[in-house]
Amino acid sequence: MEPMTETAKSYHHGNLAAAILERAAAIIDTQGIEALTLRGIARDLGVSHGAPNRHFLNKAELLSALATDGWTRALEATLGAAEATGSDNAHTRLHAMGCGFLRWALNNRALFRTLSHPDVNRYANDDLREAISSYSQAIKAEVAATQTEARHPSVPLEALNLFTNAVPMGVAVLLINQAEFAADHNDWEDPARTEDMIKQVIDLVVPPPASAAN
Amino acid sequence: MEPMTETAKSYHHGNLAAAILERAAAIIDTQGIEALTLRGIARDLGVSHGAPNRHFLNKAELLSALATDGWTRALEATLGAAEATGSDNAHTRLHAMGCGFLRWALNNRALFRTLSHPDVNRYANDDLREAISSYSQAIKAEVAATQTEARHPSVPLEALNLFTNAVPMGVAVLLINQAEFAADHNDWEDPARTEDMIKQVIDLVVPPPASAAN
DNA sequence: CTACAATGTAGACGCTGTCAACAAACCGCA
DNA sequence: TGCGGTTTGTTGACAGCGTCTACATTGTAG
Repeated sequence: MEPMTETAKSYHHGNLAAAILERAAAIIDTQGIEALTLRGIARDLGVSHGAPNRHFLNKAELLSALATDGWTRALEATLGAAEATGSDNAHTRLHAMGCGFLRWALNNRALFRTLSHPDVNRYANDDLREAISSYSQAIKAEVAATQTEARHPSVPLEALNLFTNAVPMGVAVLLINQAEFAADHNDWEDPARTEDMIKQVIDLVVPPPASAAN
Repeated sequence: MEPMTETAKSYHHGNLAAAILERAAAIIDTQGIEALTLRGIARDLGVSHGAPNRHFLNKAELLSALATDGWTRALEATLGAAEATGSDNAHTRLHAMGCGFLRWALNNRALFRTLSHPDVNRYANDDLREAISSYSQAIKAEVAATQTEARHPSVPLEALNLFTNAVPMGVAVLLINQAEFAADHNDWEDPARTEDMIKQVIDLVVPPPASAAN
């Protein structure tokens, strides 16, 4: 909201591109993507209305950059959760990944909203397409690994992969965009309760081998 | 695109509200929600730019009306699929409902895009909220019925319901908005292949009792 | 030190949603 | 039939938006 907090205002901002991305995420978080305007961001950052165009050719490019960041971080969080198990059991890993993705989405609503937004994907630039591709390939490899370890062996991999990706995606969409479906889950404040729910849902996707922790 | 096709143009359009909704759906279908403008619709229908405001207070109201229509039709398609089984087995019904919803979403992309759009839900009016509530209550009752028939009896109903709703929702989001996740499913044209995939995925959510038809 | 590139500014354009004032057509009622 | 009020559509205005162009300032490589 403030023009700048730390350094005194000079002609050059210093790192306007990063500031724009940060401010954009904050606006999407509190007011939604529809409320995002380049001029509004410029005002908030105390620069002229044309300044953002020096860093992003147009609004679609800004949203693509934001979504690219989102997929990259989502993949980090998801694979990070798999590594954190310290296990090489494919079921254990994939279970942790489902929980990890969902946890990340619920804690990074602005980025998730952007990355799941229909119009953002419609105008995706090459960077974004590549980030999506990296994500989906990484997940698919892990899904395939569970199948070779006897998870629904007779189901086509394509269908199993779609199912596996659909659950965290669908849950996040329902919880973040359609509050109605979280009506009974009225303890949003209680992180332990949220964590329980995440685990219960992901258990239905990837039954953990021996009710392992996390 | 044409001003009017049947009746010659007169001062009063006759049924402008319905024409606006229809045209809006067509635009969303081909160009996405972002490309939807009240003035553009008015131009396409051959009326003045202010005419739509007589029927919808603002753009958000138009989108709410469209989304309300979407949820209502989605519920009809979903429950209709359950009835069409002619069975009273809860598993059979819920399986058909999952397929029915997904089939509807893939065949009515404009309405699905609208009903799943974050900003549409943010500015939902009372009608829309009620339609969403009706939908979610109806589904939840069916989910509860499967649980009393031994579907994941030890899982909290809330989590089971979220999981069950998340799959068709997530699949539709992935297939409609993120073409990447349908990369290998390159036979979009072939409806039989699509139908197979729907069934394979829903089988993973509600195992049909004895591989029933439909 | 000086040219050049990068970055920010200022103004303009056409587009948008929305509002208010006005006009035409429909409808109930005599 | 004629008439008054309501509904529906038109027109013009306004501010805000994204984007473009010309210009100003700053950092930097030579």
